[in-house]
Amino acid sequence: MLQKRIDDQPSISREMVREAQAILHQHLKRVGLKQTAQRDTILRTFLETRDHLSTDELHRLVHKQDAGIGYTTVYRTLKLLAECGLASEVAFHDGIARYEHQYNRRSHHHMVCTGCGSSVEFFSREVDLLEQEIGRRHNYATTRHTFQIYGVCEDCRKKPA
Amino acid sequence: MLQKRIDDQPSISREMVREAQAILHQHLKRVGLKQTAQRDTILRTFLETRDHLSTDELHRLVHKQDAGIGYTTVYRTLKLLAECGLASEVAFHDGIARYEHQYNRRSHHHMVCTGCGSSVEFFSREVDLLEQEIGRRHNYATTRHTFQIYGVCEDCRKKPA
DNA sequence: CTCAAAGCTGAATTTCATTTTCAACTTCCC
DNA sequence: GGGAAGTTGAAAATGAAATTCAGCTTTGAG
Repeated sequence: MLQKRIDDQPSISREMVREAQAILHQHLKRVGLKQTAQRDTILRTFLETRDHLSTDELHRLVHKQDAGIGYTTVYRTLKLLAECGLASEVAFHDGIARYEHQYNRRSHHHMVCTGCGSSVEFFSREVDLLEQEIGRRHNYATTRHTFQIYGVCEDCRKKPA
Repeated sequence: MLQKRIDDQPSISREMVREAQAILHQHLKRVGLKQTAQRDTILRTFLETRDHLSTDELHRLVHKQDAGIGYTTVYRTLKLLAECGLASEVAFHDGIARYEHQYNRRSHHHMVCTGCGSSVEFFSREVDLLEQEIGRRHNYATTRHTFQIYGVCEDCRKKPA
């Protein structure tokens, strides 16, 4: 599954990994949880990817690093990462929860091809402003939004129906 | 679950029901399916609601009209209605598929309270234009988009944490 | 450093919405 | 009217997400 991505960071530096780990550890301490080797491995593996990973996909990758880490732990750790802002859930509307890393990334959105499932990221300041404006108008304290565009990419349009 | 809705149509007239039924029947014929009493009952019940119904909720309502109609049929009919443009799926991100009627409704979006699940609809021409613009830029033939804002409504903010 | 309490782990199980199956029943069209 | 094509709904299957529980590990007090 292809994915074009316009990144703020060309790659994940050791420095970034360290910082992200610090954020996780701080969060763990704050809510009274413990840091473990598994959680660190999962975070590191997660940061090394550039995709929108499902729990299952991440589990497969983590499993290569340490075959002893189970699906359940990956599942739980992804929730933890989402809690402390290192990951965020992306709903692609195909029935599977996906996560992407959020560390140091600009607010962005996705356009998904309904043919092949590939996605393009795009940025739009307007959407962020709209969240604020609509929230103000209806007196909601907004926390986040989702915006996805669905369509058919160039390659899929060329293929025979 | 409260829901504020700014409607184009103050209520569902008999005329609208007839038209919607005609659309369904035409669609059925086109794809070689049959019209049945069940499908008509489900469509009528669906049109009479103003909510974002889950399959289960609609099934409960339909069941009152005709206790012989099962969950499966409601489920399948909702897909049919979505196919012919009478209904559309709304992903509120709570793990349940919801549908709303789409017949004669302006393009709109939802802001959902993460506290109580209530929602407000709003309109934004900008979002529609954005779909077109982004699609053009990345050479996608766009078909639709989803845009939801999540936040906490006034009432929920007043309640004790 | 030691040790118990508090947490964590992962395999297995449960949950729950959704989807499929299938035998009996309708609808459609000649 | 009658038979092919579709439909129905109870039940079973599916599959992702969530929970359980018996060990195992981390933490922090002493």
